Amino acid sequence: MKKITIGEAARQSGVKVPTIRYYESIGLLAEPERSEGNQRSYEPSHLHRLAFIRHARELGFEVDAIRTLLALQDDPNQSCASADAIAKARLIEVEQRIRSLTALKAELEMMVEGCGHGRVDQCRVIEVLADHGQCMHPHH
Amino acid sequence: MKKITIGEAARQSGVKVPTIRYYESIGLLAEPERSEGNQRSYEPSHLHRLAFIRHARELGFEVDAIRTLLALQDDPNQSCASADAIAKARLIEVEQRIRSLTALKAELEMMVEGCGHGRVDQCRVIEVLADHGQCMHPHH
DNA sequence: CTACATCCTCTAGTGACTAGAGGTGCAAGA
DNA sequence: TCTTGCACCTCTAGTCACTAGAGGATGTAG
Repeated sequence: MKKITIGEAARQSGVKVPTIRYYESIGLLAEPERSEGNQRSYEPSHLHRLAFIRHARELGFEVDAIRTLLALQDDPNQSCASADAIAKARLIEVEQRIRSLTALKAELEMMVEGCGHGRVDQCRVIEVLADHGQCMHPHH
Repeated sequence: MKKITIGEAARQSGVKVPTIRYYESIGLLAEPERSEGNQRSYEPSHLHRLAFIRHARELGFEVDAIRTLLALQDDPNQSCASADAIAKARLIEVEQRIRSLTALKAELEMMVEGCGHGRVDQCRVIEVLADHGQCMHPHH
């Protein structure tokens, strides 16, 4: 058995030590066995779990969604419709967010370009903020 | 004088009532006068401020940045270099975020497309999550 | 044996709100 | 005048996904 400490698990998974403990506390990661001195002792299965969680978090899935995805992973006979739905929902969110950020980008660019680098009373940044009517993009 | 209640201010500014009180509590919005019955009584200047804050928040500026921008607005003689810098920093953030989300979008699309809508053990969504090596995009 | 890193638990803080409890003010209709 | 009912008040606590720090125990290298 190649049991490892929480620090080593953190190093190998890229998830920080307090975050690993946090995942355990919210029931996302199973409680590992403990050493004689009460220190957590992780097995490879925990590392796989951590990698899964980390990747899902990087993709922006919420903890609740990850909980569902993990449950699905544990039951390979199940239909993957739920996993599909979760991923699709996340995709729609991401697309929405990109659209909205692209509109923001355009508005910010206009503000920054319009700034004459002079005094505040001619500054387009402040002006546009103060008067939303000057914003061309109906992003909000 | 056209003083208005907090509810009316909320309606006109699009900022929710508790949020207005929150902005006051953190010193972003000046404390308004009170009626005899201790109710907040807002003037047009407060509404302009709220509109400014709301627009800035929609553009993703943090409260601290907004504090700075508001201070600049109050002092029109000042150089607008700070406002310019804040907007530019935000623009860079937004561009970064768009790039990162675009990479995520590609990965999510591959996951969703690859899903055969069958059982979990053939599901690409779960598979890709479990094995980051299958992810083509070096977004993280 | 002694440093010293790493581990433990627990509490509290982050940002920007949001929700709820428990109470007061105010305007309109009966 | 009373009452209905909404809007307002303050205060505390909850949200999400962590992060920071206190105060102490354990494990390991020299």
